[in-house]
Amino acid sequence: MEKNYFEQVYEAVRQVPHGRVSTYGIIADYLALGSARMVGWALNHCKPHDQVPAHRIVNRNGELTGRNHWPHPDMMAQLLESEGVKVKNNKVVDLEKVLWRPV
DNA sequence: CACTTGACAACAA
DNA sequence: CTTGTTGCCAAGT
Repeated sequence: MEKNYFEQVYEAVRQVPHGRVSTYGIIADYLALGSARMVGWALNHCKPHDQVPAHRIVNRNGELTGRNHWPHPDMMAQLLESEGVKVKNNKVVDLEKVLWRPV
């Protein structure tokens, strides 16, 4: 069963452990299917039904670029902090400490 | 089929 | 900080 690109991205994103974050480039590299744009594009289509921790996906600099697309812009940062990921000025603090990569 | 858009990455200036 | 370029590839128009 070949899944849509969204679902492939979702699977990769779901592998990000709690309290960690990942980047579009990492997800794209993990999938080895497309590019970082595809990840953002897929996450843009993500719905609550998909149960995808999109708040754990930040750009390469650790900035919460996607928060503008959330129901409430502060929700993304709030969720991250709730998981132990500190966010400051729309960026992840200690990014390298929480940055997760596929094994 | 052609063109545009997009939650990007990476680099240059 | 901004602006520009190139690469990437699916979906929408």
